[in-house]
Amino acid sequence: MYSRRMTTPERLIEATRELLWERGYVGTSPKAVQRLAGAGQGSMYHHFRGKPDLALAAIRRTAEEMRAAAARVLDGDGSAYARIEAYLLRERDVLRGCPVGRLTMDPDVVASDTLRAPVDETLDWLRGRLAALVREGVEGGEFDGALDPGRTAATVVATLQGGYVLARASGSAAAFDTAIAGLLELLRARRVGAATDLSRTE
Amino acid sequence: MYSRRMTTPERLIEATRELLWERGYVGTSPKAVQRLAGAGQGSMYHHFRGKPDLALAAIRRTAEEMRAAAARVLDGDGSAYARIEAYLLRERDVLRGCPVGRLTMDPDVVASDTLRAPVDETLDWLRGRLAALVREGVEGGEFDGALDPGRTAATVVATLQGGYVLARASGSAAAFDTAIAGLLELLRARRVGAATDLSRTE
DNA sequence: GTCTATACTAAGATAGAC
DNA sequence: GTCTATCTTAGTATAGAC
Repeated sequence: MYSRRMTTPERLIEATRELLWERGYVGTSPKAVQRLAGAGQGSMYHHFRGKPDLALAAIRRTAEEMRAAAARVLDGDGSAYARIEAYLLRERDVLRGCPVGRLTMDPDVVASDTLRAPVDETLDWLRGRLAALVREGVEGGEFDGALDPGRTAATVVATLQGGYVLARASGSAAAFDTAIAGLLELLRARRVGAATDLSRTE
Repeated sequence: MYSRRMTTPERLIEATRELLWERGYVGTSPKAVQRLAGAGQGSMYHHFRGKPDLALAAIRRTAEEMRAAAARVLDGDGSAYARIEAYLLRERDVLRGCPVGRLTMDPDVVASDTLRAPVDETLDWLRGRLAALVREGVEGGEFDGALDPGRTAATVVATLQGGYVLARASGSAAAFDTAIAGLLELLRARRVGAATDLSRTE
């Protein structure tokens, strides 16, 4: 239960964020949200029109936080490769999955353009940001000129999202780490002057 | 509604498979299954102990079919790269997602070792099969010797699974195709004698 | 703003007739 | 094997008092 020092709408949004991450949209009931938020039925319907409205507020906030967290790493110091690596290797609660990506498996989210929009925008933003970084690396002579920024960025985001799938299937973060390590090896081989025989170096 | 020429348990399993794919475990109710299968309440509980029991039968069958379909391509003709490419580019109903992978986003499936087992085994099998193929390519001199089979295989499966996430987020199969294309470019660059400047060649 | 009452449908299952 | 009846709890609200 969330601190009473948050306003009721705040607590409702935070509770919804947590439940959406854990159980998805379909698996999250208004009743469960109210319980976790410590708010009554009437209170929830006073501040939000209903489940979709509340979920939209929660999804928007989660999406925004994810973008901010990614930007902190991707806009950091170091070479293009180093920043991509830092992003992929940063601390994650792997077994919980991605709070944004998981929503794409929710039929009701995908069926609603409104609920899907923040999800789409966030993954698209990430893809764009990574593509710009790869392009920077190519133009700066760090990556080989044949590396396609847009396609490479899509592959990076997909591997990340799929890594969560593998981890959750096996019940262990190891599969995620392995997939990411494999991707990084493939990327390192595209650095100019890369000795492929050294690509085993972790 | 399924043909009456199938037995009732058959129709129940097929209906469950379809609904699990579409709406996940949490979003699939016994009532909806019965409606789609054209079977009564009592009928369903006569043949299956309940929702988890029926879901297990459905998941097992879906997992088996997925393995068989993958094996048909991966055990085919051609070089290691060619077979991996054929598998990644084969016809898919991208926007529906992977009927096995999507289950990892289902809290009740992940919470049950029994329901999770077929999912885990299938993705693990796929990873192993791809790893063997990469190893074959390395040992046959097709791929560069520094390419790690296990890690590469994990990356391939993850990119595939994540490709579905991107496609469903954007409502279009294009993002999936782009991610796969990016992965194939990265893989092609590891073929022995690969001219990276030609790696743009699709 | 928050609470309680009320409503109606669905989820998930058991019992027993046929 | 299948059907109908019944049960209990949850889902998703609306109405109106406080």
